[in-house]
Amino acid sequence: MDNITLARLLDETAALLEIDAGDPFRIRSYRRAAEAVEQQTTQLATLATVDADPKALLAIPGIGKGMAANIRDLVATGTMPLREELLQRYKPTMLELLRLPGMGPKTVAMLYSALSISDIDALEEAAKRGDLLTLPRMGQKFTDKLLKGIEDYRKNSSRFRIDVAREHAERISELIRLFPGIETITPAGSLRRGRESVGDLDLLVTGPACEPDVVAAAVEHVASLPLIDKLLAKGQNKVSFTLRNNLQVDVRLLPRASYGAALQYFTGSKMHNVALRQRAIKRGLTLSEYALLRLEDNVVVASATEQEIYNALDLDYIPPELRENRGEIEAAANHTLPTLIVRGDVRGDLHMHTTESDGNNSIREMAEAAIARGLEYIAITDHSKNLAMTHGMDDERTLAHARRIREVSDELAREFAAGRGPQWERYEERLRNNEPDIQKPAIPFRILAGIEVDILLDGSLDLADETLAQLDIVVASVHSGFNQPGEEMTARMLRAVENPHVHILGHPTGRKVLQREPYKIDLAQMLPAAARFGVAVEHNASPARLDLSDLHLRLAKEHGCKLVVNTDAHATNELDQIDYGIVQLRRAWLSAADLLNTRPVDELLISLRRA
DNA sequence: GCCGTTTTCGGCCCGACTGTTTTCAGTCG
Repeated sequence: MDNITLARLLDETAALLEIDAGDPFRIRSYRRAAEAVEQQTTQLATLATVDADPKALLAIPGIGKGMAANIRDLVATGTMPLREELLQRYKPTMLELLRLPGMGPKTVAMLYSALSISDIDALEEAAKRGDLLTLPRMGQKFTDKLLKGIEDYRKNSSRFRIDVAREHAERISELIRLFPGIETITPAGSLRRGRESVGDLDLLVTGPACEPDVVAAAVEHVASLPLIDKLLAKGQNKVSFTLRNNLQVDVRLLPRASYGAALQYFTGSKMHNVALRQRAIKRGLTLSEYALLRLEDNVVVASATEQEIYNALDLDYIPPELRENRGEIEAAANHTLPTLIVRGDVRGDLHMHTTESDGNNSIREMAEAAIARGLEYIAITDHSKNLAMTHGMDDERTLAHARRIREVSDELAREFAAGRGPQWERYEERLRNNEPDIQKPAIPFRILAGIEVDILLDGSLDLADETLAQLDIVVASVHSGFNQPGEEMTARMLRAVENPHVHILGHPTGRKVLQREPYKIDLAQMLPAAARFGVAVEHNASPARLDLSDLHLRLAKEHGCKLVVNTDAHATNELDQIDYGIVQLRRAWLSAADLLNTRPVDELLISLRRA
């Protein structure tokens, strides 16, 4: 059992306890344990065996004697006594009800006891019949909102988020690669195109073991992977199966010679492929998943790489993220495709938290993690007082925190000048590892002192302007009042971005809302204001919030807004989420020039001060 | 259920907002 599954089971137990109206502090400790487990880099299953050191689990903060026993039970049996006991009393489908907007544990428990409702279908029926109106605190408005929520939930829930899909792709690939003679495994389909969510997973596999005369053994290997839940099909060179979470996986094993054609074909999109095949026919060629052929004599023109295929069609290579038939073929023909941003373009991350509010790591730890990832600067932007649950800061604490941030920044700069510290350590380590493109660090790493202020209902901020004026970076985000009508929400955010102290518009709405609520802010009204002040509109790269992407980004570009790839990291490892943001920016045809945090730090600071 | 102790049990992030109320419970971050 891996950490993710372990964490999910603990979190589900917490949710069941909540429905059961259990001790809130006990519930919290299950939640905390789930989070702690998820963030561990070593697999806990190896620490939970009988012969492992019993102290290893206890060393993890948030895990004590009881939780360690739970984890050992989960690893050994797949479940644990408390979970089983709760599942006797409640149905597992009730956990899904919690995902609907406005539905919390109390409501779920009441629906169950009053109307025996335990799943979404039953809830929908009851809502349509008007049965809910008989219950306390439930009126027509609530019912309407609920029905809308169910509709949105159904629309989204059959697809998997990109980060979830990618994780599974990596795990499956590792297992497939164990078979000798397999060299390359590439996820195709919408995952390769960087869509926010994917319907199923396409994995293309090649290597000597995939040549036609020997492929049968490799197919057997794939068909017997331990993580397969249901085997759907096993053909000559294709295996289809589902995982326990219902994600369907199609694995295709292909000879080297046709790998490029297959990759092109299975990456899609469908519309892109149709347009490409039409172009082939006009040139007397025909394109299939096996090769690009000349029509008259079936001679192979190209097939081993995608590059060859595009070039043979008189096109520049088109990056997968652009293959949506949105003009990329014309641009490739005219040599006008943009130079998309790459990971190395992003110099800094301007939104993250520390233990001062609800983060898990110190200022110094976040900085070192950023340095390890090749960044040149970060901004620490902890929560302000309106987010009391995160131990948000008032004006006084904000300024004290800013002083500490600058102290750590200066400390790093002194170490840098003295030829030691994390920047030099990373440089030397890369030299030792013979990594490509190593550059000697030229400027000291910089930590900017910032804040994530809350935008209140009327668009004012929850800290004083005099406080904000003393900070390097001010991120303004909405954390409450999501039910505001679109116009009022727009006006509220407009007022916030027009505050001259604000540099970045943070994630515009909270997580639970964003999971299903369409973006209801009038971007056309807001973005010009953002651009006028030289403010960056943040595309938040946290996977939970990826649904802002395409429209948001394209509009921002139209209005000349500079964008910022930020992670909103609450722990060092979350800085890796920058990759998801980059994929979204690539899909929106954005280049390094469209980003704020791709410039050297000095220039960045100058531009922010000017703003 | 965890933690940190005055080593045996008390404390454990809480304010804004909504829909329903006429004073507040539930949800959200």
